[in-house]
Amino acid sequence: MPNVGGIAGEQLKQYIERIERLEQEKAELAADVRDVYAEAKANGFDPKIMRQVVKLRKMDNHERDEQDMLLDTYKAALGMIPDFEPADAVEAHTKAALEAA
Amino acid sequence: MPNVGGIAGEQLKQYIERIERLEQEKAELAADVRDVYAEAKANGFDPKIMRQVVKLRKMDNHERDEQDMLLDTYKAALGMIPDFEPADAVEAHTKAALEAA
Amino acid sequence: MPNVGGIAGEQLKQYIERIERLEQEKAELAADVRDVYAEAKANGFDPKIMRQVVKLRKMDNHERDEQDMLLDTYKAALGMIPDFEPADAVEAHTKAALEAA
Amino acid sequence: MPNVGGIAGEQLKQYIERIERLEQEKAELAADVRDVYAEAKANGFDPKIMRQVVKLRKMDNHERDEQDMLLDTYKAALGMIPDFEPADAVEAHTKAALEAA
DNA sequence: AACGTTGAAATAGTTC
DNA sequence: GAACTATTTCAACGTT
Repeated sequence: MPNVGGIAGEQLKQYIERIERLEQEKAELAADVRDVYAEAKANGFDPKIMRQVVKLRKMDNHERDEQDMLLDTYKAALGMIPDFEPADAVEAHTKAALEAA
Repeated sequence: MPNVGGIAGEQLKQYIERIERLEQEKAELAADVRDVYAEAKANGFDPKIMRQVVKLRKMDNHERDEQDMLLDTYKAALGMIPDFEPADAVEAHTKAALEAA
Repeated sequence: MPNVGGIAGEQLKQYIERIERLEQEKAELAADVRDVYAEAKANGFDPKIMRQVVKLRKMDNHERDEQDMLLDTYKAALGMIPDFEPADAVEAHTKAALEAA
Repeated sequence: MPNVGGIAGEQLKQYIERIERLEQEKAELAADVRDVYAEAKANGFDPKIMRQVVKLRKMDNHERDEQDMLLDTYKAALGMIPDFEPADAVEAHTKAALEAA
C-alpha cells in the first residue's frame, strides 16, 4: 500500500466504521431484550420459560414441507414408513437406481 | 515460564499432540463418509437427498425429547398465571399465549 | 384474551411481542453487517481480515496484550519460536499451571 | 422393506447405515477432543489459546505469513500502527483494491 | 465469579 | 466462483 492514508485506506476505514456502528446498534438492542426479560421477571414471569416460548414460535415458522414427498420415498425405501405407495417421482428414481445396480 | 522445555511445556505439548491425533482420525472418518456418498452417487443415488435422510433420522431420535419440552413449556406457562381455570381455561390460555403473533 | 388468564396473560403476550420485535430489528442489523462485508469484498478487501480488525479494535489493549503473551508462551513451550523470554504476566500463568499439576 | 424400493432400497439402506456408523465414530472423537481440552483447562491451560496453537500448527507457513501481512496492512491503513512499510505480497492486494475502486 | 450449557455467528469445505 | 452445507468458534445465560 504505497499510500497508507490514501484511497484504499480511507475506504477501508469507512467500511470498518459502518460495521462498528451497526454492531453497536445490535448490542443496544440486545441490551433492550435483556431489559424486557428482567422486567417480566420482576412481574412474576419466568424468563427461562419465556425464552422457550420465543424459540418455539420461531421454529413454528419454519417450513419443512418442500421436499417432503421425495424424502418420504427414501424413508419408505429405508422402512421408516410401514405402508407406502410411491408416487411418480419416486418411480423415476427407483427405476434409475435399479438400472445403475 | 522459567523453563520453557520444562514440566508445563512438556504437558502442554502432550495435550496438543493428543488433540492433533484425534483430529486426524476425525478427518479420516470424514473422508470415509465422503467416499460412501461418492460411491452411492455412482450407483445412481442423490447425495444431497441422502444427507437429508441422515439428518432426518438424527432429528427423529430427538423428536420425542422436543415434544416433551413442548409439553413442559405449556405446563409451565400455565403455572405462571396466578388466576386460571383448571380445565378449559387452560387450553384457551395456552393457545392465546402462543398465538400472540 | 379478555378473560382467560386475565391480566397476567395479556401482560405476558405483550412481553413476548416486544421481545420478538427487538429480535427482528437485531436480525436486520446483522443482515446489514453482512451486506457491508460483501460490498467491501466486492471492492477488493478481505472480509476475514476485516473481521479480525474489528475484533482487535473492540478488545481493549490490556486484554489483547495478555492474549498475545500467552500465545507466545505456548508457542515457545512447543518449540514454535526459537528464542523466547516470557514476560511477567506469563509467569503467573505458568506458576498456576505447575501448581495444578 | 420387503417390497418398497426393492434392490435399490436395500442398497440405499446399507449406504445410510454405513454413513451413520462413521458419523457416530466421528462424534465420539469430537467428544474426546473436548475432554482433552477440559482436562488441560483443569491443569491451568487456556483452551482458547490452545485452539489458536492447534490452528497455527495446521496452517502452513506461507498462508500464515500472508494473513499476517494483510492484517498489518489493514491496521496501518486504519492508523492502528504508527509506522509501517508494507511487504510485497501486500502491494499486490492493495493494487487490486485500488483498481476495483 | 467461574463453570458448563446452549444458541448464534463465522469459517471451512463441497458441490454445481 | 458462487451457493449451500457442515463444522467450528464465540458469546450469552443460568447455575453453583
